[in-house]
Amino acid sequence: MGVIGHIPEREAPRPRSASIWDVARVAGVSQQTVSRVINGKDRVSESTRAKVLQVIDELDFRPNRLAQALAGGPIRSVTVLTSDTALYGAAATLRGMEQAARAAGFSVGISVLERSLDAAEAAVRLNRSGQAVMVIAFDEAGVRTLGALPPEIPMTATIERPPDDHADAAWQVWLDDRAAAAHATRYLLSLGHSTVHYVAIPSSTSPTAQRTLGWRETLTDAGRPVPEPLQGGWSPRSGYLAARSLLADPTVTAILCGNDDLALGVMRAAREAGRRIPGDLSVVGFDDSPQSAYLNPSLTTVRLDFEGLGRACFGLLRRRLDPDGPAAVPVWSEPELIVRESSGPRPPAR
Amino acid sequence: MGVIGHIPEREAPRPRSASIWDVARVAGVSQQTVSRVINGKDRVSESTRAKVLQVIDELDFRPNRLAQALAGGPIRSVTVLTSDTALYGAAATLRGMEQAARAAGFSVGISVLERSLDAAEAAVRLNRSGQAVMVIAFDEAGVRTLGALPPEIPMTATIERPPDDHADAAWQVWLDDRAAAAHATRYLLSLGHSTVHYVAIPSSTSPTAQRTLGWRETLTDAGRPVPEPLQGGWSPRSGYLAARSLLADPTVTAILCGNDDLALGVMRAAREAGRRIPGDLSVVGFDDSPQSAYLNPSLTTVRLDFEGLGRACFGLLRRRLDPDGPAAVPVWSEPELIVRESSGPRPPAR
DNA sequence: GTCATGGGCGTTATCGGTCACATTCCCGAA
DNA sequence: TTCGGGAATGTGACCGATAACGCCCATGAC
Repeated sequence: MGVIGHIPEREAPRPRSASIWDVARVAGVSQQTVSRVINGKDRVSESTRAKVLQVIDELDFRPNRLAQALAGGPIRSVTVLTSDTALYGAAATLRGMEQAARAAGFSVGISVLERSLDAAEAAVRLNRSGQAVMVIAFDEAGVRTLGALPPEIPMTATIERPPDDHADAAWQVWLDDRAAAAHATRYLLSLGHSTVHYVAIPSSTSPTAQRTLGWRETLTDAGRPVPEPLQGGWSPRSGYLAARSLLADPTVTAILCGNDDLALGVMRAAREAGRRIPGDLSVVGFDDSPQSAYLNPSLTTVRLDFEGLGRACFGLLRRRLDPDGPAAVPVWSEPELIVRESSGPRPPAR
Repeated sequence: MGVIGHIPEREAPRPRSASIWDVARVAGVSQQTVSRVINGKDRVSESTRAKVLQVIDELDFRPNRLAQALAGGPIRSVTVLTSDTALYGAAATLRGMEQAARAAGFSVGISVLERSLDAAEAAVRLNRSGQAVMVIAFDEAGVRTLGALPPEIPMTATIERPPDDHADAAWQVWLDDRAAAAHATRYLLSLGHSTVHYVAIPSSTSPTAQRTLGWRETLTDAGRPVPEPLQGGWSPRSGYLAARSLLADPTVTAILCGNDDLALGVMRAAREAGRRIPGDLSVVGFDDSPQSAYLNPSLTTVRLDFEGLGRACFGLLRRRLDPDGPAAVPVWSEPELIVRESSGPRPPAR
């Protein structure tokens, strides 16, 4: 006692960066006006705006995303729900999404869907924290997530197969897998193969998976026998395993694969079975991964514009979040067959 | 006029999920007490805690991350800074990070470092929004980012090369690339090759890149000539280009590559040059990507535990954020040479 | 019996914004 | 001259949490 004005040892407050209030004070306006300038929604006089912008620059101010979101501002962050970032298709799609989102000033989160994880839980994790969502729903986990997502949460998705329900379609994008598979199948038939076998990726919407469908239709239309498609996984290993049983049949001369990794496994199995590619067997992949051109033999495959798809998905999301915003028309290129070494004419019957 | 009580057409307030206040009201306590229960820091009587927990469960309440962060709560989100999610090493590391982070209840963001993007800017994007950071600094962009990151922002990193400065090392993890490269080189020498050529990945810290170093040391120690390492990129294509010049020299019988994609390109170039693998030329890769076992020939490579590294990096981050927290000792496995078909004895001199 | 101690819990400020609703100013029309 | 009305700007509540602080009460030592 008697000691007046004792100053407690208090840590120096960590240096906080400028807030909207600092800007307002320095510029001699209210924080609301600063907010107006930032968001550009309301009208502010030209002179005030200039002044505020100048101070913002001087103070190196940038609005705190958290506070904005908390206060109910416009959504500026997306979480991508995907199941496996190691797969080429998903990785490339993610890259396209991230690229577009960042360009638009969005921050992007990522959350991996695991088998063990209830899809609904994934949605809940988003935690109403003012986040939008993009789902990469090429596989079953993705599709299930799509179904479990509460309708009020703003979302778009990349999917494998066009939805039956037209209403949903508005917020989903897809590549024309069906036409692509049909194209690849026709190509193989044109080489003289009597039919084409198919090693499928796990289908998100079997048995009507688009790639399977395109393949089947083409064979049917051409009056060829339609062999039972083999169910593969995503990895080279599963392609390898699937092909081993398939190759027991010597009449198999052409195999279409659901992705390039499967094709890689198939080609290895073929080698081990003593089949030469493309001499005895033609193999066609799907996706045109970066490696496919350098494989031995290099892989004939269907190039898909996953990055473009990802960008488009984000474009759609923006429109959903802000219908009046700039209507950037999402553009992505059509699937394209890239012919390389792994496919060739049907071997002469012996 | 005369119209009293006109009720404006107002949208139904969007259904908000329970807040800490709702819980408090129902449980008959103050929100601060609820906060205490959530965070478990302060003491609350057992009966009160039970009551609150019950209400939390009933109302399906979960704390709003945004609000927590804004209010200065503990950090519960990380942003991963990486340069290319399509590369196997980075993708696998990211997966490990995401996995560990999610298990710990953290949300994970991702931000891709692009060439055009100033690394410092990347840091600023984090925007003091209560985010921690993990940097995947295998390449130059990553290392530059590391340097540009303000010291006050909590961060850990996976790096290629142990830092000179011991102080920094505390928050960084790395694989023993040097020993791994040495091992692979020794292996090739043991097969009888007179020396080993090296196609390098872009080095984040050349000329002392660890893989290069391990390779060079081994050759020097063995008294073998040390050829000039070839600078490659990350892609199969760059391996292909690098190898084309290298293969002009017929004395080259063993090539070590900085990653599996480079090796893929090298193998193709070798084929085109009429060199048989492993008959005329041995090729060893790095990383053990999922494809490497299925290539033709399958690739001898060094398996690196990127996922474990990613998990360890997150473990380190947690300790940095909360030194008193559970000290999970990060564990990841040592590099391991996987011998496959692409390497063999030195061809007899002709 | 008094007082120091510490556990349990409520009150209030604060984080950095946004939104709905005033308020002020200025101009033209009645 | 007065009043309506739109443009420009300010005010206060609020978003959903955490942190500092203070109050109340039970306990035990002197």
